Amino acid sequence: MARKKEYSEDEVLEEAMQLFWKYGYDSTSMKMLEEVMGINKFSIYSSFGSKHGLFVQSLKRYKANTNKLFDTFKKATNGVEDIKQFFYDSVSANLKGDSQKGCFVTNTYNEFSESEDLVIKEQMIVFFDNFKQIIIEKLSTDPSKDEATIIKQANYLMLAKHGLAAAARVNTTQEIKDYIEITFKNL
Amino acid sequence: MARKKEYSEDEVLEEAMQLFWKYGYDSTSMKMLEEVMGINKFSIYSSFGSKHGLFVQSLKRYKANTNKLFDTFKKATNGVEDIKQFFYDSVSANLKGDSQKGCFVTNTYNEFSESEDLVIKEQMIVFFDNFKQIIIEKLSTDPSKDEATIIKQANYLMLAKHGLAAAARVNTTQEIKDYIEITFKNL
DNA sequence: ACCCAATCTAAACAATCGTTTAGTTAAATA
DNA sequence: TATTTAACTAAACGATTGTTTAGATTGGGT
Repeated sequence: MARKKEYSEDEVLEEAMQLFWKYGYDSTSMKMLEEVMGINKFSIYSSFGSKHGLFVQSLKRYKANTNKLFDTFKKATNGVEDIKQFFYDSVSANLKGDSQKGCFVTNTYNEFSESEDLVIKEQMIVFFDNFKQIIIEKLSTDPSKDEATIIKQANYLMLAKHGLAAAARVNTTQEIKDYIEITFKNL
Repeated sequence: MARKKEYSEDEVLEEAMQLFWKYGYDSTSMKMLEEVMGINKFSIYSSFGSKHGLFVQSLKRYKANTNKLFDTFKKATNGVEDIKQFFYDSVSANLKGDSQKGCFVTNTYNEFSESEDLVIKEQMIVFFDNFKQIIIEKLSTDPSKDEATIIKQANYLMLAKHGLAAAARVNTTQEIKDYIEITFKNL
């Protein structure tokens, strides 16, 4: 064996994720990453392969973090009310920390919408399909909704999530709360 | 006097706007702009000053184009129904052309949310404040709504517009239509 | 026909991008 | 303790970024 790493890959990845989350992929330079991660370019490449690889792993880390949220969301048994609660939980999770960075996945989704980066686009598709599937299941617990209604309302909520993500970047907590309340009045 | 320009500034600005609209500011390079505008870098700089200047003028052009939409929106007299109609009109306006580019202002808003570019941020603020003001006026024509309700609903619709803009980039016309219908269900 | 001034082409600018490479340092094993 | 091997520092890589400059070309006015 040989020399030990002087940093924790887990810790520096967290810092990288925070930076990507705030500024997006393009606007985050290797120089900035070096600073917040506290390690050299060489170390970044040896640990994560490339800037692109680091971004992908940051996305996966974010998704892993939100998986806890997802799990309690899935296990709940109050139908539509669970979705509403999940919206609230997402907001307060994303409001942690100093700045209002919104939702990392939605930010990435916006940045890469016209890109041809299939690796990242695939991640987006999986994430949103996952989310939509759960929403459909929750809506389906209401026997008064037929299939057509469920699909419409699911599409509605998917887009509402985009509005919510935009809100989380600029609006006040009260405004966000108002938005969620009205959103679910329409169901 | 001397030599004449071989291009129309109006026409090349239109092409630039379309490109910025599709790819955003950062991902659009001078090289790409040269190609779609059909003129040399030198000509771009002599006509528009800089890449940043060209972007700002593209934004202004977009806003000028949507001003027609805004005018009929303002002049209408059906309250909330006008807002709904404006949502529909915005979507079909942005669906013109080949690709789904969404709303140029919202795209820019997303890209620059963590930026310190005050020139562009100012443009965003003016645009959205303008929009919000009209929405408030429209909502105020309903005597059954009190002021608190109006503000809540205005905030709601502002964020709904963000969802709509996201939708315009990927969703089908039917999905967008469903979204708008549900959005206005209880207003 | 000449001259002036503005527009063109095309090359070069410095700065930054992400990435790689050479050389030094340090820790674990034998 | 000597050797080995991986992690470190730091410089340089070629490519591309937005921007500028030098020189050829064109057209209108005296």
